[in-house]
Amino acid sequence: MARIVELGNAQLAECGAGELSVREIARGLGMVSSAVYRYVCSRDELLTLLIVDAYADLADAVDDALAEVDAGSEVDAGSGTGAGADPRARFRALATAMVRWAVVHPERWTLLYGTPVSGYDAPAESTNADGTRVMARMLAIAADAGGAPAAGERHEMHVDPEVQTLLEAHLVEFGVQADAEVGVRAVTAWSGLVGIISAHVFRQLGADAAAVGEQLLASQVELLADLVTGR
Amino acid sequence: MARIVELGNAQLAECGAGELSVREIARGLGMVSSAVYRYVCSRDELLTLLIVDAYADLADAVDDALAEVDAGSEVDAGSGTGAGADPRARFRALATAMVRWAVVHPERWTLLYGTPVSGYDAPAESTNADGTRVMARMLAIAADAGGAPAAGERHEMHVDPEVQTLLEAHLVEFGVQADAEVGVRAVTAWSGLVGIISAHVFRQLGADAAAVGEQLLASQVELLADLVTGR
DNA sequence: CACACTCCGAGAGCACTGCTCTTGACTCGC
DNA sequence: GCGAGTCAAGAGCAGTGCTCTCGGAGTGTG
Repeated sequence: MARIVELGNAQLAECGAGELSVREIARGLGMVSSAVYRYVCSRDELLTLLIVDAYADLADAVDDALAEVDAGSEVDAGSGTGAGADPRARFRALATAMVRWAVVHPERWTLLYGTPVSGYDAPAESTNADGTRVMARMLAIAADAGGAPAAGERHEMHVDPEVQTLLEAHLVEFGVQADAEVGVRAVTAWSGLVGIISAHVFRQLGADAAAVGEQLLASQVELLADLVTGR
Repeated sequence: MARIVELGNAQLAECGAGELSVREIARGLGMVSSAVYRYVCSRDELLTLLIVDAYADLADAVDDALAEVDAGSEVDAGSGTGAGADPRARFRALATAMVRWAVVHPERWTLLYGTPVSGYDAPAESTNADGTRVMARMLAIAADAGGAPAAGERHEMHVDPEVQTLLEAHLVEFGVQADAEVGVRAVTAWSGLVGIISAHVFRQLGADAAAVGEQLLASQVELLADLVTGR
């Protein structure tokens, strides 16, 4: 079972989700294809397994990065208050951890944030738990930063009332205290972050942009940090 | 030939790119599968055809929307200067046109900005021309807006020198006059726009978020407009 | 008119896929 | 010892992309 996921990830890394084949996995296991169906009842279920595995792996990487930056700020400041690093540094850590993970595991990133594979829709009930972990952490960062974003001078925002109630419901679901405006800024920054990483992984900005991708991403992350922290 | 693309789009609309089958298209044409290979030499080439078709269609839709908003501002202002609408309105028009197109043609959007299909990488030489049309228009909008973004009070930006030269080269390639900072803001807004639309089309924010997706997208577009116009 | 040449589609076939069903071997508890 | 349960093998079905050959149309040329 664990070996199936392991082989699946290996095959994912060198082919891509569309080429993932249970027969090939069976060959890797030294069995015939039908035997694999003892353990996983369809190719879609195998994909689901790999998806939750990838979600968990990504979330672990992000958690590690956040723990590290928090620990670092503790040492630097010597305060020992447990408040951790400032929101901008935390967002930067989260974002760069995601970028790094995506660059190391492009096919798994594709599996999570690319096209839902060929008519297969991920069963929300089994992927949501791990799939929302890192987004929840980002919401917390945004809530932490977004108290009162220098109200007077900023462009006023109109949040649709329906969106507002929905966002506020989700904010309490994730256990963060913030108003809807922080929520829409966080969601936008989240989608933007996924977007710039996908653009990089999928090389949608051209081959030469990919060459300097790391530096370009750094600048873009700063802009998104502006968005999250209320500029 | 044109019928092949037509049937391909139809099949795309109801199945998705992964399920696109030249045999099925042959059935729609009333021929046997091998006959299709007279006109298109592989499934990948068929995909490429559909991709450039989709790029052109999207770009046309955006062009129409921009022409309309410019014409509207002419009538309203009665100035007849030919300057068109202000950058924020133009960006809004571009973004909502993209959103609308993506919602109407989710599978084609997926083809363009989702996962590159299963080991197939789009041949840049044939897709670039149409693929960059709408991004070029957005760069022009950003350049138009981004003269001097109230320098004193804003967070200073560090653009990597390598990124700077590359961006500036691309800016002149697209015929817009702007510095690298405008470029990185535009690229970020572009990737962000693609990201929020993909999040919506792929329903990555959950089923209930999809229900109020249109209003949520409107708020997000405003935030990205801030980014493009230098807040 | 007859020949040749090109274009188009049919059909068979290869290697591959996901998936199902049946059959047989092995192990464990009673 | 002997059922019961677990596991894998093997055959097979329907589907895929793609290649090859062959046989009819149409068309131009001597």
